[in-house]
Formats: sequence, structure tokens, C-alpha cells
Amino acid sequence: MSELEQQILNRRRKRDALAEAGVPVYPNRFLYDLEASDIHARWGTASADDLAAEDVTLRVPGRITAIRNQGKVVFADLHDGRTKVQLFVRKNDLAEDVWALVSDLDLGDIVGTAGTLMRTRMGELSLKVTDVTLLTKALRPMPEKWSGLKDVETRYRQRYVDLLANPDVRRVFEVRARVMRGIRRFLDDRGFLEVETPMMQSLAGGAVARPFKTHHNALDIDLYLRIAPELYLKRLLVGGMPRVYEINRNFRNEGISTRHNPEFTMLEFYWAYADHDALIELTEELIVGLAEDVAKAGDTTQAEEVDKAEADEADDQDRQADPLVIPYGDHRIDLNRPWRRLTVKEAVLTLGGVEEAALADEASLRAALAVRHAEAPPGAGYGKLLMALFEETVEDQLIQPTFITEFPTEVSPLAKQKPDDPDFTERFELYLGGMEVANAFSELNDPDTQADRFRQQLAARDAGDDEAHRFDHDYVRALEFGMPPAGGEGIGIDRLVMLLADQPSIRDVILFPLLRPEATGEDNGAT
RNA sequence: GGGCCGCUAGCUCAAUUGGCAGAGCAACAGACUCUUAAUCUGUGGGUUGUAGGUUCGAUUCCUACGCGGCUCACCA
Repeated sequence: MSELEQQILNRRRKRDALAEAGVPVYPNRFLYDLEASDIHARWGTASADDLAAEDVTLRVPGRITAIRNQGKVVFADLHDGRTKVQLFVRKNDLAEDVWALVSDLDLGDIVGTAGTLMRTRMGELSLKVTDVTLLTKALRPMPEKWSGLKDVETRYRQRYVDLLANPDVRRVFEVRARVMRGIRRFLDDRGFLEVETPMMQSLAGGAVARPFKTHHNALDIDLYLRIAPELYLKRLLVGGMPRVYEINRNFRNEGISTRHNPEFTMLEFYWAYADHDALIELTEELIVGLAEDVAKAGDTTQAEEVDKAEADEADDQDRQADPLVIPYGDHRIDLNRPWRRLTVKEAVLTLGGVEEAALADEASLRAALAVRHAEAPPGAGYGKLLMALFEETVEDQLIQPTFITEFPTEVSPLAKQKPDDPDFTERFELYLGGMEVANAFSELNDPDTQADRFRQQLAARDAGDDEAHRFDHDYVRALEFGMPPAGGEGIGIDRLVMLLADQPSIRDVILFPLLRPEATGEDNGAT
């Protein structure tokens, strides 16, 4: 029998012995007053005398994360997932069977306690326990208390263990929730209506990417998981909803990397009568507001948590100095407005170190790519070549917030052309931390031009670009009813959270990132 | 898909030139009525990711495979 199996067996025996003695080992409920976080929020600064005077008796549930057994006194940490409160258990204070239960507790057990708040001689806020009931027995051992769980594969596969062992992981997902709330509040306050459009589409449009394919049996039709909600949201503009947004999952059947997960969360919003410049303003305002929100929340979390006092001090100082200068890996990103704006061509010339002559025509672009050992995409015209050069020379340098504007029409089949230069569109992308975070443009609303663009995409597909956009006849029909001039934007939420929570991989901001399934063999210790 | 790296006890990590696979925590038995990485005494725990190969002998060298990480490619 392996070590793990032995430990599981021991825990099962303890549980089964209790059950045989008539103790319900998975009781249905425990009426409680407060959890550890609430207790710290309310009495975190109360003195021993205050507590004695107030005589606070409480019922508190939680998970046992540490046990310090002193013989006839036991100290234990009772954790609520965010923070702990210490249990101070004396044999004299308990009924005999309760003391027996306490003596048999294992790390990870979930219990309900009752007692009085006090401070120990060392000053720790503690619950002087008068009763303990087992709420759930943990059958598997917890990871090591000091080093936590480091193995990345286990952290992603068994996120529940990661969350139990590594308290910082919890904070990342609290930031994520805060970002989601902040976005909804921001857009709701400005009169945007949150809507939901199909995730299963018979034609995967609105972006350029390979889709996942599935099949509906009753209708006997193939369907695709959406790669973007764009074309449906714009149909709502036609339908007279002037400001709409959707925040939900997109699915792209592409490679996986530190910035790509096959399913990812995207905010898209459409704003009738707004132009490109209004979108830039709104984007700055939104993201700055979210960053301020996250910084503020970080401060209060740290004030609450005694344990966190020694958290990264350099970090704290930055935030105090300027909450809009945020750490990201080795970088500091300055979110103070206004953010830099460069056209694609300007960026290639100034940041990419490309000679102006290289932008002259397709041949010179191809030459510039060849010099850099970069491939030209199949069937590429001037626009695609320019973007290939941009990605090769500029993209990963865009650490500080930068709006890249004036994208080629060739790579922007749904965007409106610039009035003075039809080869380029009123489109921008926002880069932060070297990542593309947002993509926005003035929406093409001329149905005939849109039909032409779709035809050009079909031609590109024939020329070897198997990700070119499909022709969506119903969308053109919708445009024929008249779509108001509008600005639209998509923001990648996962990447934004990476930045605001200072996480290096998209897997660190997605609770259950996609991994290859585990080998079919049984996990050790399963019975 | 390519390149590089990793996989050793439940967890975190060692193991010299190819020579008996170890430690801390956790577990188990015991001591201890203010500890907080509690302390002290003792004990058990391994198909070294899988399958082959080389060798008297493989955690170590070789091959294939699996899973993961980074990276390149891919990907607005």
C-alpha cells in the first residue's frame, strides 16, 4: 500500500469510527454566525480587554489548515478560504467526546465551532472553543503548508487544491470578478444594454479564426461555436438598440500559449453615433477606472489581513505613489492618460526600426520581411504584408499603453475606410504589456461595400487563406435596412486581468484552463 | 507541429564519475494547558512518469512514448 493510500485509509477509519458511534459525518447544515474574514473585519483591532468586556460568543465554520497540539491544549487555524482565525481549545472546556474529536482532527477537515472571542497571551485573535462538530472529513492530505503546491500541472488540473494551498490564487480571481463587475457598472451607467447572442452559429463570423465545429442532431445541421459575437451585436444596432454590449466566451480552434486559451472571455460593445476618437476616450476611461478599482481593493484586502503585512513592499510603495503605475512582470506600466497613439506605419518606422523606403510597395515590404526571416502570408497584398512586418518588428515592444491606428482595409473586412485613404480603415488596437488587449473600429454600414469586402475575403480564401471571413448574406440584408454609424470594440478580458493582477500566463487567470486529459489510469488511492 | 527543459515519498526538494534512493513538512506511536513554519523522542512510507535498450550494476547513459512548462511557428 502506498503512502497516499495509507493516509487516506487512516482518515477513512477515523470517519467511519465516528459514523459507527452515531455521529453524522456529513451533516446537512451548521447554523453559523460569521466566518474568519468577518471576524477580522469586525474585531481585528479589538484589544483583549475589549473582547473580554464585549463577551462575543460565535459559531464559526471553516477548514482546519494547521494544528499545534500542546497536549491538553490545542491551537488550530480555522480558514474560510481568504483568511484564518485561530482556535484555542482546552481539554477542560470541552465534553469528553468533543475533545476526542478534536484530538482526531486532520488537516483539511471542515468543522463547525462555537466559542468566545479572545486574545491569547501572544496577542492573536482567537476563538476560545466550547464545541466542535465535524462537517466534512477530508480524506486526502493537503499539500505542504509552507511551500504550498508548486507543480503547475497539478495546479491547473486540480485547481481546488491550488486554491486551498495557495491563498494568492484566490486574490487573482477576486480581481477578475472585480473587473467583470466594474465593466458592467461602467457600461450600464452609460446607457449600454447587456445582451446575449448565439454562441452556436451556423456561420462563424466576426473575426478571422478557425472555429470549433459541432452538430445539432434534431435539425441535422453543423454548427460552429462562435469566434466572435460581432455580427449579431451589429444586427441589434440595425434593430434600434443604440448601445449594446456582451461579455462572454469566444472559442477559437487555434494554438495554446501563455496568451491564448481556446475559450476566452471577450467584451464587445457597440455605440451608435460614436466614432473612433470617442472609443479611444471611453477605452482609456474604462481601463483606468478598473485599475483604480483593483488598486483600492488591494489596499483594503491588505489592511484586513494581518498575515499580508509583509507582502511585496516595493509593490505597495508604487501603488501609494501612483495607483496608475502598475507592476507587470519586470515592467512598470504607466496608465496615466493620455496614452500614446501611433499609426501602424508610424509604429513600424519609429519602433520597428524599418526604413521608410520599405513601405513603398508590396515588393519592398516583402524584401523587408525576408531580411528579418519572416514569412509573407499566402496571397498577401500590401495590407497583410504591412501587418506581418508590424507583428515582426513592433508588437512585443508595446509595453506601455499604446493605441495603434489606421489598419489596412485588407485585414479589416468589417471596418469603415478612412474618407481620405480607402486603403486604410478607422480602426485601432490597444496594446498593453506587449499584448493586444482591444480592437475597435468605426463599423462599416454600407451594405454594398460590405458585400464587396465579403467577396474579397472569398477571393483570399481561394488564394490560400483558409481563415478568411465567410460571406454572411443575412448580415448584408440587415445592413440594407440601415445601421446607424457606430463605433464598436472588443476587449480581451483574460489579458486585461493578466495585466491588472500581474500574472504571466492566461492559465493563471482562467480557473480551469484547457489541458490534455489525464492518462486513463486511476489516480493513486482511489477506491 | 519544431527546439529546449522538467517528471524521485501525499507536498517541497536532494542524490558526487553509472555503485545500498535521502531530508524537511505531512503521516503513525508517544510527551507537553498560550502555540502560531510550536517543540521533543521514536517509527513507517519509493515499480525514481511509462516501455524498451546499453551495462556486472541505471534516478543517472541511449531510444520511443505520455504529461507538463518555456519558446518558435500558428493565431488580428
